[in-house]
Amino acid sequence: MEAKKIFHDVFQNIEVGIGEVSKTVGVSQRQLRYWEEKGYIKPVDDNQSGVRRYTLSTLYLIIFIKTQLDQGFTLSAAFERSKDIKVKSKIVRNFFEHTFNDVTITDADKAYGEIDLGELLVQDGQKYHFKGVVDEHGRYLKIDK
DNA sequence: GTTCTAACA
DNA sequence: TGTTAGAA
Repeated sequence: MEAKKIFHDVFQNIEVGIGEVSKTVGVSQRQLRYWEEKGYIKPVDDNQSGVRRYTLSTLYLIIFIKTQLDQGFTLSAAFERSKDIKVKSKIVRNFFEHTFNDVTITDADKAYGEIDLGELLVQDGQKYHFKGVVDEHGRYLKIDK
C-alpha cells in the first residue's frame, strides 16, 4: 500500500475520548458537547454506545478553536477562522506539492535552507530558478540563473 | 472510574 | 459555561 494512504488511514483511525481531550487541551467536556450541539465539531459517528470519540483532525480543530478563544475571539469567529485556515492550508499544500523540486539545507541547526520553486522561462530564452530562501535575513524570494 | 443527558446556579 | 444529579 502506498505510504501516503497508509498514513491517511492511520491518521483517520486514531481516536481520543472526551475526557482525554478535555484534560489535554484544556477545554471542558461541557464546552465540547456545546460545540457539537452548535455544529462546530463532530464525534465519530459509527459507535452505538453514545460515548463520544474524536478523530485526530477533530482534535486539531478543537485545539485551533481553543487557541482562538484564548486570543479573544468568539466561538463563532473561531470556527469561521478554522474554515478559512482549512481552505488556505489546502491551497498551500497543493501549491508546494506540485511546484518545489528540492530543498537545500544551508544550516541544519538553524533550519535555514533554499526551496527550489521551479524554473522560470523569460522572453530572452534564459532559464531562471525561482527560489524561496530562509536564512538569517528572514524569508524571501530569489531568482538564480 | 468515566461519560451521558438534563436542568439550574 | 460551570456544576450537579442520577443513570448507563
